[in-house]
Amino acid sequence: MPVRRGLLALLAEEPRHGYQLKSEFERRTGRVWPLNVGQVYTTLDRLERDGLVRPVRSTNGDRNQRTFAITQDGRKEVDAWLSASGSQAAPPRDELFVKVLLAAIGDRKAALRLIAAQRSALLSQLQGRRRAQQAASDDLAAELVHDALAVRIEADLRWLDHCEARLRPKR
Amino acid sequence: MPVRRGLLALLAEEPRHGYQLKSEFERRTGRVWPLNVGQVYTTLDRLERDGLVRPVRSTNGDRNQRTFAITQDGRKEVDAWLSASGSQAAPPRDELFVKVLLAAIGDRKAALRLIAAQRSALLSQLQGRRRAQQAASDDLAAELVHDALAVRIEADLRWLDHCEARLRPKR
DNA sequence: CGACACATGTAACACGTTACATGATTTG
DNA sequence: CAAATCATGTAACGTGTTACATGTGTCG
Repeated sequence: MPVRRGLLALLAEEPRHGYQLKSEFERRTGRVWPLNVGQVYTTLDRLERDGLVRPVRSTNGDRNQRTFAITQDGRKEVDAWLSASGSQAAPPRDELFVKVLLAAIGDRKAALRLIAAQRSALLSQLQGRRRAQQAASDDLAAELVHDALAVRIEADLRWLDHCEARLRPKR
Repeated sequence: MPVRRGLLALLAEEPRHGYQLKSEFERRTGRVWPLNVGQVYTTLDRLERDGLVRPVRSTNGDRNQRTFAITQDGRKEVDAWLSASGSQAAPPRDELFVKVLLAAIGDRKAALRLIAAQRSALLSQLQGRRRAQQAASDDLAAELVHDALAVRIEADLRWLDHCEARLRPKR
């Protein structure tokens, strides 16, 4: 529930209203994670239902803004989330993993073909990524996001190499 | 929708019934992805609704097994999925990324603290991972899964290093 | 004025997840 | 026989996603 918690983390900084949350969230995620505003409002409703945020009178004249502030419970949640380990040994519920694994334990030849195809796809993605990265060299958020993606693609490539080596007949 | 597609991929190999799908899926994912059987049946219903699978008479006496086979449309879907690029430039909708990014663009000091904490958590995860990996050295699936997780953790660590370097004041 | 950003919301849906209920078959 | 495995299903929920509707304020 990265959206829900992300919004809560933003509210831990200061009270905000829905539209602000959307803008801020998108700004900080380098504009690669467009958020439908509607989702923000429903998420806010759920957070309020769970007692993690509460509506407050907007300080400067409530035109038609519903401003929300985090509660104590909410702050506890955020702290717990932030100090929790990244994915805490959570297995990779990931498309690439499922694809390769299901094939690998089934038909080895098909698996090797699949791995080759995925590798070339990832390589071309990586190149496109590098170009986009240079273009956005003035935006810290975008830069970090692009780098995260690049690093992850490289990891996937390494994993594919390992799988291939492990599946090769000669052994 | 990795489960849905995973099950469909298994049916692309040969017709199976629900319980078989569950067992096979878990076996091939190294038993790190326990699947509630109920989910398999609801997923099968949705696949049937979408015309990607169809029920068939189980060849050897239908005791009370509902066997499903993949349809032509289903096969098309699987092929498209398997040949699609891993995450096709999809931005990382990931807990760690959200955590670090939201903090990084906000409070740099807090972000640096967060990064340090996450790094040590990931490092200890990595060590536990290595131990578990040796234990399961006879199970190909488990081995590949564990390796995937290790590689991914290393990638996250590298990304954290990069973020830290980028956020450090002296520059 | 018209377009665009700001601002709020509703409705519907897809997936994944868990809990729960039920029965047949095998095996110690 | 009792317990475990095999086998099928229902109900309910949470989150994320999209589409759609509505209205205000601002700026060229």
